[in-house]
Amino acid sequence: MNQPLQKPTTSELEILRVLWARGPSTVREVHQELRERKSLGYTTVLKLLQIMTAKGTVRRNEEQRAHVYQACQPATETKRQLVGDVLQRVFEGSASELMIHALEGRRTSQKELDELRRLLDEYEGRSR
Amino acid sequence: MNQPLQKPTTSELEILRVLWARGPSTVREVHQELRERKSLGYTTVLKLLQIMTAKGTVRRNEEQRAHVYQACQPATETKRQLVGDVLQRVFEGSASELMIHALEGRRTSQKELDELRRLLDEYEGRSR
DNA sequence: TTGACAATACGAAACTCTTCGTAATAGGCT
DNA sequence: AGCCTATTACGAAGAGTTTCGTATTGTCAA
Repeated sequence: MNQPLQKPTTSELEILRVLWARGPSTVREVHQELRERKSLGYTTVLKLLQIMTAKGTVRRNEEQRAHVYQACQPATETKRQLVGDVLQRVFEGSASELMIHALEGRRTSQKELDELRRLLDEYEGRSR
Repeated sequence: MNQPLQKPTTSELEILRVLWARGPSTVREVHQELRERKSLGYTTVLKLLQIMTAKGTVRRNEEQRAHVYQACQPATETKRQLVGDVLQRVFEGSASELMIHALEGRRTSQKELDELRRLLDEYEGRSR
C-alpha cells in the first residue's frame, strides 16, 4: 500500500496543489489557502488529508500538536500521471492529438508558442 | 438540460469512443465492440446509454426496434473539453506545462515531434 | 489540577458511478 | 392467437467521494 498508483480525485488534487505550492503544511494552513477560493469546512479538509494519508498520497509528521502534511510524490510525477491518463483514455497516446485539442478554442500567446517550440527542441536534443 | 456542460465519466467516455468510431450504433453493437477489450454485461451498456441520454450526452432514434444512439457533440468538442479541464485543474492553464508533462516519461517518435512542430506553425499562422 | 481551546478521530449522510438481475414489452413466426 | 426471443425499462446493490457534525484528546495557563 505504498505506491500511489491511483490518481488523485478532484478534491485531493486541490489539496495537493496547496501542498506543492506551500510545502509541508498543517490542516489549518491548507484550509485557509483553499477557503480563499471556495467555501469548505475545516474538518472537511482534515478528513480529506486523513484519507489521503491512508491512501499513501501524503504523509504526515506528528511531532507537533498540529500534524504537518506533505505530498509523497513530487508534483511533476503526479502531473505526469494525470496527463498520461488523459493521453491514453482520450487520445490513444497521441501527443499531437492532445496538443491540437489543448490549443483549440483558446488564445495562446506568442510567448507560450515560443516556449512550446523551445520544449520540443529541448526534448529532441535530449533524446538524440 | 440540453447543454452538455458536464464532462463524461470514464465509462461514458469509453462508450463515446465507440460511437465516434462507428457512428450511430445500437446497444448491441456498442456492447460487442467494448466486449473485445473488457468484460461488460449487455444491460450495463444499455443502462449507461440510457443515463447518457438523460444527461444529453447522446440522443437516440427509436424508429427501429433496437434504438440507435449517437453522440450529441462532435468528438473534437468533447476532447477539447476534457483536455481543457485538465489544463485548468492541473496546469493552471499553461499549455507548455501540459506539454512538458505529456512528453516526459515516454518515448516520442521523431515523426510525432515533427507533427507537433507543424501544429505550432499552423496554429501560429492561423492566429496571425 | 482543571478549564478552555485547538486539533484530531470517528461516523454518517448525501451523491455519483458502475454494474447487473429481473421484469416488462414489442415483433415476428407458426 | 400465442409463443419465442431480442430489446428496453426499472430498481437496487456496492463502491467511492465529498461534506460535515459531534466526540475525543492533548496542551497550556491560571
